[in-house]
Parts: sequence; structure tokens; C-alpha cells
Amino acid sequence: MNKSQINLPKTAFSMKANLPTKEPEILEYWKKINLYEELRNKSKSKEKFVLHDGPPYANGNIHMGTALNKILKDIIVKFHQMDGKNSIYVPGWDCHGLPIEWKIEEQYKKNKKNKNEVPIVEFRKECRSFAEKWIEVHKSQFKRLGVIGDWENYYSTMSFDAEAQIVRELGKFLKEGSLYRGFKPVLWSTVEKTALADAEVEYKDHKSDTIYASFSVKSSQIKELEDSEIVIWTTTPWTIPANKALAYNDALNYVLIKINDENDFKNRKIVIAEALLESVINECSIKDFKQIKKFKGKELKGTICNHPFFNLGYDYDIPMLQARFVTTEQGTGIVHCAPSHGPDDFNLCINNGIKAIETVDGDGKYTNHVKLFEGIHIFKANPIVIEKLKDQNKLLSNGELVHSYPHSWRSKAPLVHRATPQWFISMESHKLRDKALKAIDETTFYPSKGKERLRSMIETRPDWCVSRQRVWGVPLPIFVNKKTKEILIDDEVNENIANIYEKEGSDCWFSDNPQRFLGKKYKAEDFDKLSDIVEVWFDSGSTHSFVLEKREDLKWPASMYLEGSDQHRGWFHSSLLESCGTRGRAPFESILSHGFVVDGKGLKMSKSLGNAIAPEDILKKYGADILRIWVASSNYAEDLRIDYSILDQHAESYRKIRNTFRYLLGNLNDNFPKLDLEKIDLNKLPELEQFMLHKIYSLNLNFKKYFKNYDFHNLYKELLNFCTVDLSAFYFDIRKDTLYCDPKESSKRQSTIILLNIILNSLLKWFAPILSFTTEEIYKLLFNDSRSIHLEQFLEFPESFKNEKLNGKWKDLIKIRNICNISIEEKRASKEIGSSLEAKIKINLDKKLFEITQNIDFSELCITSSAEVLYNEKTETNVQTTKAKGSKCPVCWKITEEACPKHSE
RNA sequence: GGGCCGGUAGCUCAGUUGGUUAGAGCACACCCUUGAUAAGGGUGGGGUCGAAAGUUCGAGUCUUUCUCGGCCCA
Repeated sequence: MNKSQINLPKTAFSMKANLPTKEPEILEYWKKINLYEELRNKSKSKEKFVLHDGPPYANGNIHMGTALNKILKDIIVKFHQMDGKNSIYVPGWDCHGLPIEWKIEEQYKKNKKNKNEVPIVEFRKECRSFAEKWIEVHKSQFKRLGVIGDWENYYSTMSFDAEAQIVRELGKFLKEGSLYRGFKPVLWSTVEKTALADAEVEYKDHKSDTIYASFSVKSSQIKELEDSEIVIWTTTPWTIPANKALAYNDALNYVLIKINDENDFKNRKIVIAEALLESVINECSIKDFKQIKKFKGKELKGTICNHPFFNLGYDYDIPMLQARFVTTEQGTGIVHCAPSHGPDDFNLCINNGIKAIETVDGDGKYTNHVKLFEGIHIFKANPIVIEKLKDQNKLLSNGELVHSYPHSWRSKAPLVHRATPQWFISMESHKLRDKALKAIDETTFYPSKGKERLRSMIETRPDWCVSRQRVWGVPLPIFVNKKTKEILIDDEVNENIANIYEKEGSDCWFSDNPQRFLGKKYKAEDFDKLSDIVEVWFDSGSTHSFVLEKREDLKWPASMYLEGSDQHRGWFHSSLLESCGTRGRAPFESILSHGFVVDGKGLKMSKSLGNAIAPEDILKKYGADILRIWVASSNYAEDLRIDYSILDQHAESYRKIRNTFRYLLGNLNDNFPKLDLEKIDLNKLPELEQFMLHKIYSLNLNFKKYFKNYDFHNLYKELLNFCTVDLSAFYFDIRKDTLYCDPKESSKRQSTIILLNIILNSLLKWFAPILSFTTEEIYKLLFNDSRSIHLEQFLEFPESFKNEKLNGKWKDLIKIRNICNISIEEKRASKEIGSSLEAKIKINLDKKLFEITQNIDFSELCITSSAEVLYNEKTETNVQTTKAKGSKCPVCWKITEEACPKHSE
């Protein structure tokens, strides 16, 4: 063999990746070969793994969070597919809801169009086409990330079959009786007679009447309070008739004072927060008083009061309840609660078993639930309330206050919180809470802390309000009997509505004669048809029913739901409740939740900070595979940091991996014969090759372990370390000599080629779920026919590859090698030698090490020109390096005093 | 403001039931190589484990407080 015959690597696989241009070509290729259909055909008979897509909202471009979510899903789906499952991913979109309504309304505003003059059906059509447009945009953006799924047959919450199924699902709650009509305060305009969303509210100054009113204590565990009064302050005197409770704060200090002034309050004792004493005595002009007692808020527990209008028929108990929202910013430190007229009030009361009722009608007039005030408009009620408080001797003081107050953006009229009829699913009536808690126990959570998070929310949440007074959504399919006020519960009617929606969608609810939905059994004139829509969380909470259950290719329950950790309150939550209510168990077997994408410093991404990175920019600069590495290498159990320096680092790792592949391909000259791993005669391989097979075998065990726990950052780290430590710096470096300089037919070189073949095959498959594009690029280069790496399975390695004894021995050898390197480095630093091939090493070993190294050529291992091993019991392992003498072989570059034994003919 | 989660080298991550001098890869510095070459190899520096206090013979690990950050709620 002479210099002209050395085997240098040669491959068509370029060092430069050029991902931003190459990846779209691969996407075209996947489209051409119908990869998704191929995958399904190939694995038809296999066990299913169904990752059910949590639908993103069809609005706006995708951001890093969405990209992370989709890539993580794709990585998991691909892992299961290659692990021998039929791993199916059907993407979906959430389409109904307020944000899209606003977008359309904004367009109306720009074009000076009035929403109220547009027929509902027409408005809804615009919402629908808006959502359709964004689905298409999202689709192409998600595909670009390398996500493989059934993009042609995606699901959406606005498809006719979805709308129909949502009606059927609601029908189940209706029939069961857990769906009931209740009341809940919403921001209401008595001018437009409609509810307003937060975004439709303008805050501006408003002059309100203020009162200090007193509630006499009926009973309390503080003895001195029993003939005292609790004083509250409010800017909405008209809500006093709806008062049901008083709120205090455990953490505050309160005082009991006795008033000595000559007026109606002489000799009366009142309770207020200590911190507000001064402002109260000023505002109420209390000149002469005496503090009787000071106590902690928590002592107020259990105190019951009487309503100021007790003697006018308001003879129910007013309990005092602890609430954190009570502060000492204003007022008296005790807050009057009308559950029908404030969200805080409502929540506090509902948690203490006090429900809101309809106290005010849509026009703003008191209903017959409010004694003495029925028919009076609330905006005219303040003077009457004040008058009656005075009559009852319960008014300490009154005045006026100009403060910021919510107004309608349209009519500019002041708004009120008004308890409106809403539809709730009870957490208790049919044990929904218990069912859900049990279902949580039966679910596997990744990471495990997700379980507690979801559980604590389910444990404390109030009944589920599923109605909204909006337009863009599935209409609540409910009729109420005009006379009896009873809800119509009839499967036939419900199914009739569902069937109609299935054919034409739900728009007809707003336009068609109600008789059409009621059928022949009932007369439309006997019923009120609801005009509410279903809240969108019920929509997406029902996806399992119209996607998983309905589609033949999927299965119910899903193998996994995977979303950001905010979805513990969102989709995980609503899906769990919906499914437990209708089917008694969760629609998922496992939940994987991931953290949020934050910037390099751990701060959230925001426009104002200017730290946001768009997926699009990353794709342009680096390519999807780099982004996929970022996903795989980050610990999704916590927040995921990203910035350009982090991406640069991953791009660097990518280059290392790519060059590992390039070395393999180059030395194989792009030839890749299929090997039967079982048939390899291990005894014919050199020990180094046997050791590497053991490495591959044990790496594969770790790989499986990590994958099973969805522990991708450790999995990726292990793969990367294998490339850098075990291959590049060790095996590849050592075997370069054999590959370049040994004859092609030599058994040592052929053994090396076998190993390269196995390593290439392993790496391709291990990396395929993560580096979906690059592994495909290589696969295409090796097999020039219509196949894809993603149609392959992970390799199974024969157990014979496992060799713990050899592994132990080679661990020692590598330790010795490291000591050799340090010794060589000394000579290099002192400029005695340059390349390690200029070195000659003498290694002193103790007896044990000496014995295991009998058959080892350290000149090969350490890439030196020669190596001598000596047995020396007294010293620890040590190495002496000297400069090799002789001449350099032009083929293998080893320096020998005689002619090169291998390369002189 | 409340609930939950988190803070280990410049970066991404390990660190078992508390137990030697806290690890890996990347990045960085220096050197070598020029037959993986816009590659490859070797050596090395770098951490009061967010802060403080406590429990303990011993704390990155357990407790408390504080601080910073994230999610959810108000």
C-alpha cells in the first residue's frame, strides 16, 4: 500500500447545513410521498398512541409558546411511532369566542358599520371566515416546524359536526339534571340592556353617593359585640337591599368604639378597622368617642348581623365572612356584600353557600325578590335607600364621591354588576367534583407536580358557568316553558337540534322558526328560546367527544393531552369536567404540561421589553432542526429560556452532530448495506469494536428509559455526549488510522466499517424524532427511493452486545489513556513534540492494570508512534513521553526507526 | 395581595434516603493538527449551589424568613 491508495472519506453530505433552504425541500418531499398516509398505512395494525391536540385559538401568528408546544407534541408522536406504535396526531383549532368577535367588530368600527344593524347570521359568517383564514396561516406555520399530522383532516370547534356534538354533550348534562339555571353578576348596561365584556368597558369619572351604614350584631363570639353595630361604607347604596353578607379580613385589627356625641348614635357602639378609625371619625363627624376594645379580624368568625332593614321585613341573617379582598384603603375595613352585584361578593358568597338571585331586571328595575323596592329603577333608588336607612337609624353619614367608574363604550352610560340568568353545571349535584378528583388520581402526569396543581383547582372551584351573552359560539340549545318556567328536557328535541346543526351548522338557531327545533311535539309559542351561547371552554372541553370518539382512526380516551401549564385551569380542566360529567372518567390517560417560554434572563417575553423572538426569525436564521434541538434540550418542567446566544449554542451542537454523521458517511462512502445485527460474530471483532457495541447497547437502554419518562433534555444530552466524547474524541479518532491506511479487505478495517454502519443506523434513528429534517436528508442520500426515516422503527440490539466485564476493563483503559494524554501534553507545551504521533510513551502500571492490558496496543489507543507498558508495583500509574525517533511513514505518519512494518512493500 | 412552581459554572443540564475536594457537554483560553479542514485532537481556567438564619458531627440536599422570576387567581 502506498500513499495513493489511502482511503479518505468521501460523501455527498455537505458540512454546511443550510437548513433554511433545505428544510422546505424536505417538506415538499414529505408531501410528494404522502408521508402521513404512508405512516398510517404502515402501522394500521399496531397499538394506537393518540396525542390529542389541544386546539390553539385561530387568531394571529404563532409565537414561541405555540412553536414549543407543537414541536414537543411532534417529538413525542414520532418517538412512539418509531417505538412500534400507530402514533396518530390530528391537529385542531378553537374557533368560537370573544377575541374573534372583537376583531370583526373592530373592522366594523373602522368601516363605520353598526354591529346591531347587521343580522346575527351575517356577523357569524364573518367570524367563521376570519377563523378559517387563520387556520390556514397556522397550518403552514406548523408544518414548517416539521410537525407531521393529519393536516388535511384537521378538526375545528366550529365544524358542523363539532357544533352538533356540543349540543349532544350539553343534552347529557341537561337530562341528568346537573345543568341548572342560576344567577351570576356580569357587567351590565341598563341602557343597551346587555352584558358587556371587560374590553368593552371604558373607565371614567363618575359621581357616586356614598354612605356609612350600620348592621346591628345579632350574635358573636366576642361578647362585647352583642349590643354593637358593624359599620360599612359603600358607593352603591342601591345594592343595600341585595345585601346578604359582610366581609372582614382575618389579618386586620378592628376596634369597638362607643360614640358619645349628642345625636342618633349617642351611646351606640360600632366596629371598624383600626387603620381606618381616623378617616371614619372624620367623615362621620364623630367628635366624642371612647375605644372599648381592640381585636383581631379572625375573632369575628361566626358573627351574625341583622340587615339595616330588619324591621322592614329583611329579617334574614347576615353572616360575617372572612375575605382577603378586604383592605384598609378606603371605607371601614368591613365590606357589604351583595352577591348579585359584585364578582368578589358573588365568589365569597357562593363559597359560603349563599347564591345570587335576580334582584334587578334587564331594564335596571328591582324585581319582586326585593321587598319595598320592586319596580324602582336602581339609578333612582339611592335617595330612597338613604331615606330608609335614616328612618331605621342605621345611617351614620352620607356624601358624594367622584371616582373612576366603568361605562359602556357605546352608550357611555354607567354600568352596574347585575346578577343575570346563567347556566351552570353543578359540581355537587351529580358528584362531578368527586368523579373528577378520582379521574385525576387515575391519570399520569408529566411532570408529576401537575397532578397537585389540577387537583387543588378542582377541589375548590365553584359550579361551572357555561353560558355567555355573546354571538359567536354554539347557541345553548335550551327552551324554557313560558308559564311554568321549567326547562324543556327531551332527548328527541336535543337530537333534532343536533341533526340540524350537523347538516347546516348552528347559525339557523338565530334565524329559523323555533318550531323547527321543537318538532311536532311542542308548540313554539309555549316556550322561550334561549339566545345565550355556550362558553368556549365547553367547546374545547368537548373535543374528545367529536374528535377522539367520532373518528375511526383515533381512540378514546387519548393516550396524552399536552399543553402549557396554564391549561391546568384551561383545557385540561374543562376536558376533565366535561368528560367526567358525561362519561365518568377523564378523556386522557396522561397529561404532559410544559412551562412558558421566557427570555435568556428568565423574564417573560413582551413587546415593551423587546425581548420577544418570533419562530419565523429563528427559522430564517437557523432552521427548524435547531429550534427542535432547543425544545429537546430544554427542561420543559420549568420555564424555557431562549435568546440568540442560547440558539447559537445549540446551532454549535448541531454542527457537531452533523459532522459526526459526515464522518460516518464519508468513511462509508455513502454505502449503507443492511446488516443483520443478530448475525454479527462478535468474537471476530476487535475488543475496541466490542466495547463500542456495549456502549451502543447501554446507551440504547438509557435512551428507552428517558423516552419512557418523556425526559428529552437528558436523552438529548446523552446522545450529544455520545457523539462528542465516545465517538469524535475517542472511537473516530483512534480508528482514523485503520480507516485511512489499512487495506480495504483487512478484517480490522471491515470490523470498523461494520461499527460505522451500526453507529450510523443507530444515530439516525435515535435522532430522527428530534432532527426530523437532517436525519431525513441523510436517509434520502442513502436510500434513493421513496422512503422516509420516519417510517422506520428504533433498532433492537441483541443482548449479546452487552458486555459489562469488557466495559469495566475499557473504563480503566480510558483512565490510562487520559494519563497518557496529560503526559503527552507536557511535552507539547514544552515544544518538544507537536502531534501525538511524534510521541513515544512508556506506561508504568500496577500489577492489576498490567494484566488487563496484555493484549492492548496503547500506541493505537493514544495515537502515538509507539507505546511500551511496564509493570511497576511500587509506583502509581504514570507515563513518560519522549520524542519518537526515526522517519515518518508517508502513509500512516507513524515515526519508526526501521521501515514502517505495515506500509513498506 | 393570595395559591402553586422554580433559582447549581457564561449557556443547557446532572447531583440518589443529608456524607470525601459539587459533575458533564458546550462556550472560553492556550497548544497541536492540516488525511472529518468554515472540520478534528489535547490541556486548562471557571461555582461562597439566589441571600440570610436555623436544625445537624456534617446542608446544594431538611426548616424558616427574605429576594428574584414564572404560571394561575384576585
